[in-house]
Amino acid sequence: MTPPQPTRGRDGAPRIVDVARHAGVSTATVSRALATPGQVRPELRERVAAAVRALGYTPNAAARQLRGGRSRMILVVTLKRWSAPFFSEVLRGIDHELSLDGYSMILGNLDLDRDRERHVVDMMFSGHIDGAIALSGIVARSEGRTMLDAGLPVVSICSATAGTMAVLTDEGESIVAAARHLAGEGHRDFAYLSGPAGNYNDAVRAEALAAFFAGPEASGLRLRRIEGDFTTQSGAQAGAHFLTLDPRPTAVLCCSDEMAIGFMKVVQAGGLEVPRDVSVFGFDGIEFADYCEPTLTTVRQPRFDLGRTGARRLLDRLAGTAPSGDAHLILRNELSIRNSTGPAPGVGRARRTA
Amino acid sequence: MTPPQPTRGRDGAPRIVDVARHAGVSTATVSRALATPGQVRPELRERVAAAVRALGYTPNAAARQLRGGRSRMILVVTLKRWSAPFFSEVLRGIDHELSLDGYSMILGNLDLDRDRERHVVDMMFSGHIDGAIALSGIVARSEGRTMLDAGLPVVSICSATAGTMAVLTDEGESIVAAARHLAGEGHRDFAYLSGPAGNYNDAVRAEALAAFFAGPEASGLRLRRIEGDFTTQSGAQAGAHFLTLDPRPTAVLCCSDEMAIGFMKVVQAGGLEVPRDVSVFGFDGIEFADYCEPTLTTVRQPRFDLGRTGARRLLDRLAGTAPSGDAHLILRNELSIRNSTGPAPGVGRARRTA
DNA sequence: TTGTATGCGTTATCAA
DNA sequence: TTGATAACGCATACAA
Repeated sequence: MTPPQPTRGRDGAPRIVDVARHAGVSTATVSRALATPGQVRPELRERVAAAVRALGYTPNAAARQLRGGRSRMILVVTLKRWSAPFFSEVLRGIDHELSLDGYSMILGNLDLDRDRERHVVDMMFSGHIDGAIALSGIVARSEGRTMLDAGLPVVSICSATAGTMAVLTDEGESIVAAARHLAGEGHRDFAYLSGPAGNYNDAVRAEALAAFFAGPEASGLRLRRIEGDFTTQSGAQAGAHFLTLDPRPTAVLCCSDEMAIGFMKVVQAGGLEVPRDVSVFGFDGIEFADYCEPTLTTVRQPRFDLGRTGARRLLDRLAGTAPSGDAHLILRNELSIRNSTGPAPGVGRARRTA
Repeated sequence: MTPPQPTRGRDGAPRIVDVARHAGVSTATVSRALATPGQVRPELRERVAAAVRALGYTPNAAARQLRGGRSRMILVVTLKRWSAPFFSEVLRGIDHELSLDGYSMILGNLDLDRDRERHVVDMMFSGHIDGAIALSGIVARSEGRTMLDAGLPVVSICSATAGTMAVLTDEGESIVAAARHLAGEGHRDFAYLSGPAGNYNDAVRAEALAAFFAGPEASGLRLRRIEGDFTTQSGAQAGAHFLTLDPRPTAVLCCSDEMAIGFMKVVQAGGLEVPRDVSVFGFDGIEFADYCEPTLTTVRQPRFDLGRTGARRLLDRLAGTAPSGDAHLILRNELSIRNSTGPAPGVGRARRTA
């Protein structure tokens, strides 16, 4: 007596053999009817489709992945300090583009705890994902190997990492353009409200600023650095520090809109008026820049497009339609002049009509 | 002549057999040394560990999943209208808790495009995930089946869905408490700046408000509804509409902080003063509520904890340490009284010391 | 065009 | 305690 033949797998889900039996064809035909319908006679194709509907069949992802070597999963590596409003728009852009090709996104936040970094590296080596996008500006590493060593395609967004494709903005030029704008308004004493030491974006911007301030165009201009870390709170702390300065800069270039907003709130509470006493320039172009008081002059970054473009590069690479290589792609920011900047104190003539 | 035996798998990654050969043991011993070290003699255990290090072995996730039936992947279903600041904190909470148990999070944004909903449902049936968290308040459905039909454990956060465990806040009571607070400040004419029609959270709050305003405690009080959709922009539109009302309500209960902030910006630009002319009550307790002008009185929701708690319930269920069932868990919100609310116009006596 | 049969890499069962 | 081996469910090379 033969053992009873179950028509269902372990967990009760129908398998490809069940569909095959139901349709009266072989498993190979079912597989082909689903993957390459053109290779199957219309009549059988229809019978297979009917069986799939009747049984509610969905192919098992693990088996498919084990056999095919691809998971259609992309790992997105982040750091929590990525300011939420900026970060979430980039993520939306990534998700949007990935879904066009049927890919999904696994989120890996690096600084949740110590194990997390190992977890991320392991995932790169476990075959669970087809590629990765790094938003962090850093490369996860664990036990002597990095997430790049797995040999999967990796795209960096907003940071250039050796060995990855990168999608960047012209952030250095942007912050210099901001400084130039303020210089044009008569400002001579500048503060740079920085990102955390070691941060890629801070480094690029600080270096560009330093070059500008050392150049002939900026003779007589002065720049000092105030430490921050992109958060609203650090902007508020910087504001408190700013109030103690004497003489005080009249123009402040911030590394994020959140910092600018925190900064403004505190210096306003301290009796200063923006932009009469101090002009504040943000960075990112988050939505709240339009709703704080005064509305924030800022560098608008193409957040959604950064995500979309980065994901697209990765997908093209995975599809083999793009050359491998780590050429950079640079998206343009644009200055958005609102009401938090204006002429330097003592410069009588307003440069902008209200 | 025997065919040459490759010591590497297809993609160049070492397999468990390679480790076994290197350590001079069987694959079963390698597997046990990694999964249940206690069952392996220390000497062999050490030889296996050395081989793993030497080869850089990471177990293949697909094979493991195919054999074991579990992926340690959780699907998180969202809608884009989930306001970013609220949403991202809940997500952080989820990610934090999942990572404690070695789980990862796949993000599925439902309203990216039409295929996305099918994609989400398919994932539930494909065995690719062990469970799901629904932040959306809706259940993905496609081709006659819903994401719940897969039989995987599902937790809803901020919405009660039949067939799922739910983690909620006392949002109905909270908004009534907000109304009661404003009534105590002398307000009699109220507006409710709503969420989109059909939204779970809007329904709960609107119903609670309606009950309160129909009750004896609120006799003489009046409530009207202004449509919104949680976004800053819809708050701004509501503000424009509000300016045309005559008589105008003096107290506005908003369904999100974003709406409250957009609303304030527009009515202030229209010449009203907050809270002198109109008191504005937000909802959520996002960070920017502390930085707008004036600072926003709001209902503070435990965003991070909502995510953490929801994920924990799911994990306990997956670990078998929690009973199945769909009991609700309700977290408490708290009122955060700041500067966007105050006495009703004409009520001379200030209720709060400045 | 369709069917048969093998292998993907792992874990669990069973026997030693 | 350890080793040999049989699934897990699918896709493809090959044969028909």
